[in-house]
Amino acid sequence: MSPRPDVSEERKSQILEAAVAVFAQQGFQETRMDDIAQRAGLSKGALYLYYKSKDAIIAALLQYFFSLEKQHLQTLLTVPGQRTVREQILVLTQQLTATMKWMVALRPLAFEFYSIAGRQKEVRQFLQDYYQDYCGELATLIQRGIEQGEFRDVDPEAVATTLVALYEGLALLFFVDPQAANWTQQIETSVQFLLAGIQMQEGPARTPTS
Amino acid sequence: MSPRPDVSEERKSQILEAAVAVFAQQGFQETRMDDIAQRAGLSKGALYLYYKSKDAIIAALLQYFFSLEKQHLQTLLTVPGQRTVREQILVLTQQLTATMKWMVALRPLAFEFYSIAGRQKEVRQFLQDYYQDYCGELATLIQRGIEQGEFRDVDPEAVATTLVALYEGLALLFFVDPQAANWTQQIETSVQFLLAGIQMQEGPARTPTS
Amino acid sequence: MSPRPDVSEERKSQILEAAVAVFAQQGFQETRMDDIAQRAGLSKGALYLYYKSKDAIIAALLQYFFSLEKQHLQTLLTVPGQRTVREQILVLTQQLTATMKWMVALRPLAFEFYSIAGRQKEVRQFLQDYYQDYCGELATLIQRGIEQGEFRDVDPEAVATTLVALYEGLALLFFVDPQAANWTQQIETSVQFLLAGIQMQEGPARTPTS
Amino acid sequence: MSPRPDVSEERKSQILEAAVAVFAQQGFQETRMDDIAQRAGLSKGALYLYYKSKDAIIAALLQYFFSLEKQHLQTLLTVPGQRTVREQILVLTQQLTATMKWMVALRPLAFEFYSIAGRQKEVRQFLQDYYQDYCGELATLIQRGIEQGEFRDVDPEAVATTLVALYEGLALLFFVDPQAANWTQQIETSVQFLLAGIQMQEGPARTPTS
DNA sequence: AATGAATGAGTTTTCATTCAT
DNA sequence: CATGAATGAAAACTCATTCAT
Repeated sequence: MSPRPDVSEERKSQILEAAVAVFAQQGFQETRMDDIAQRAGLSKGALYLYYKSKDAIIAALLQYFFSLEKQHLQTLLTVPGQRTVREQILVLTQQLTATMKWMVALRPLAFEFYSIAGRQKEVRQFLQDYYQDYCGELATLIQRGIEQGEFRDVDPEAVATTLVALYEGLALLFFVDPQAANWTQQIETSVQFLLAGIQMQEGPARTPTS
Repeated sequence: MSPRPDVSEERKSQILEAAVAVFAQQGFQETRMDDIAQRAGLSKGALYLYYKSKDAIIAALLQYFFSLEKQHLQTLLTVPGQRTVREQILVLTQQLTATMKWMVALRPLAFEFYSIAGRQKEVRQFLQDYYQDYCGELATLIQRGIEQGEFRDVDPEAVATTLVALYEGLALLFFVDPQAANWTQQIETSVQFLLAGIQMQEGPARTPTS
Repeated sequence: MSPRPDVSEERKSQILEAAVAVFAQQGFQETRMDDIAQRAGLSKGALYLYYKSKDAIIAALLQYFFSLEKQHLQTLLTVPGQRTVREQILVLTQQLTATMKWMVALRPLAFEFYSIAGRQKEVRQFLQDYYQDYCGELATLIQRGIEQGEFRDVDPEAVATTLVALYEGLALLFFVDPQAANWTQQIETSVQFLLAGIQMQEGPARTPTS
Repeated sequence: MSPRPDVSEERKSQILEAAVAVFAQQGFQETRMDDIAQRAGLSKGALYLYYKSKDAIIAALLQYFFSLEKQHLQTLLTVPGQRTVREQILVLTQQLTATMKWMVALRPLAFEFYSIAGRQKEVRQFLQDYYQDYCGELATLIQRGIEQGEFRDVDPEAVATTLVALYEGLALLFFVDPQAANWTQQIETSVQFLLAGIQMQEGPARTPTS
């Protein structure tokens, strides 16, 4: 009995990676099953051996896509540090900025998912979970900042939500007009405005950039 | 007696309004020309009398949609007021929050536009102009706040961009999970964090530019 | 009572002339009622006041077209002449050659008629009558040639048919490849071959042009 | 075991044959893709696997149609024979007459091609090549006749063109009015007139144009 | 008589999905 | 497992014809 490793998972990845590529380029609607098959180096029939339908591929992609992001985020967040929370957030921001630029080609995909979310409960649920996680992680961080006396006694959840919104909003603006500003600078400045808004007032004043 | 007034503009509006309705409900992809026609109370053929194709309707809708928003913003901003800029921004925020909830059904449409923007230069250009305008208007307001001594000597453009990003990001999160929070509260809180981050310190007075 | 001359006939001609123009250029199939209306300087509705349908226009055109040709032919044939029949035929040939070149743009129209004739009895009947007339006229001429001792004792009908076939076939070849030959020369030569084939052998030799 | 032989060529023929059948019956315009598909025993989709469009089918048909005729002609001409050229031409004529009657249902197709030729350069080019070939083959035959002393010293090309024109013209007249005459007889007679016009005189030689 | 806005049946074409091999 | 030929439902778009004005 040759071990014959399950080729199934490999094929699925193969298909998803091809799908990401063509979907990002042409959109869900304009992408043909043929396109995916060709890109994956498989026959059209083979696609159906691993995914029930085009929609199933899109659904799987949703998971793949956001689990990638989630994974990425966790990597970023676990950056340990004896640093202050403020510094951690600024480092996180820089990393996200880099990621954002890196993944700009995949943004249209994200928008298509959001768009679909408006009509498909499951997709919406998925995104809800994703953002809940995202905010939760950040809230924990913020909470630590409060406990360490860096931040005022604010609602950590509210701050986390604000931060996530800021990230997403900036990513949107960046996507729409990559040339409009020095985005690396802009994003850092935006986050510093927010940090300045929640930092502890008393004691020695700290200007955002000093 | 009957100069037979030009019905062309009327029909175009009629069609666009029908299109908004069905697109918002079913998405671009799932909407049939017949659906729009029926909703508009016209025949399919009549649609083609006024718009060359389905894409042309989408394109026209883009303009209609965002010009509404732009108009809306200007109305909000021109509401004069002896109030402080801070107060104006909070009022604006409240109004936008109301609008956001009101237009939640149209969000998927917006995402489809963003998605298309990734592939069509003209659409992207349109959005670029829109956001540039949007930020410009807000920057003027911020500038006034700085001049009036309400805000620190910050870059008005950077703040405006931050504010717009915040709005868009919050709108996204709200759209994804309308139940997740008390959004009216959350949005106001988020904006207040930002305002707190740019307001003149209550310590030693600093004149903005002198 | 103003005499108000019947504008009806004028309109019909106006329409037919417009139809000839656009049909010849684009073919029946590719021609829109709008095209005809525009060319005629009338509204689309007006077309239907004078012709019941597009097919009715085509039918009327058939008559117009071939009656023009028939009229033309008769003009040519009545060229009186104390000349020999042989000379008359050569003159006729020259005139037809000129006409052929002149009407080359209308040939596609003729082919469409032939094509339709394969499926519509009425059209076929019309063409049958046309060619019967055509051959009949020529047969009379040939008959005279026989009586005058120019031609052998051939069947005038058979010769006439041959001559008409020759004309039509040459017109076809000319249409297909106007550059292929010196058609003026070719057509005359072809007719002379035929004339040589039927001329009186016996008796006092007559050289064609002496 | 099953090398799965390429069915592509087979399908293409299958489709073309079906197309000939329905086109001949209903014309290009009146024929639906469904009609062809049904006749071919295939689905409508299958048609598009092998031909890009209806026009592509028509174009392919053009080639098929005329290449058949060309092949046919060559078969006829290569029938050797110790016979005289005159006899060969008469035999050819008889065979063409048979073919003409046989293919009467396809004539409307030919006219549609001619009609299209007026508007499409490629189609016109195709017909030009076809007739050039056709005339060329015949010219060779005529030339042999001259060399063998059967015919006067005429221009073989001019005679060939005349003969082809005669064939085409007679085919047209036959198509228009199959009942008008005893066409078998008529065609032979017509060709004999022509042959009489070019054959070596049994008396003092006379050139047509001297 | 004239207009041109409106109609909607009809046609080509596309493409996700199936299944015999 | 894999293929790719075949399917056929579905949708955009066209345009001859009508009719209220």
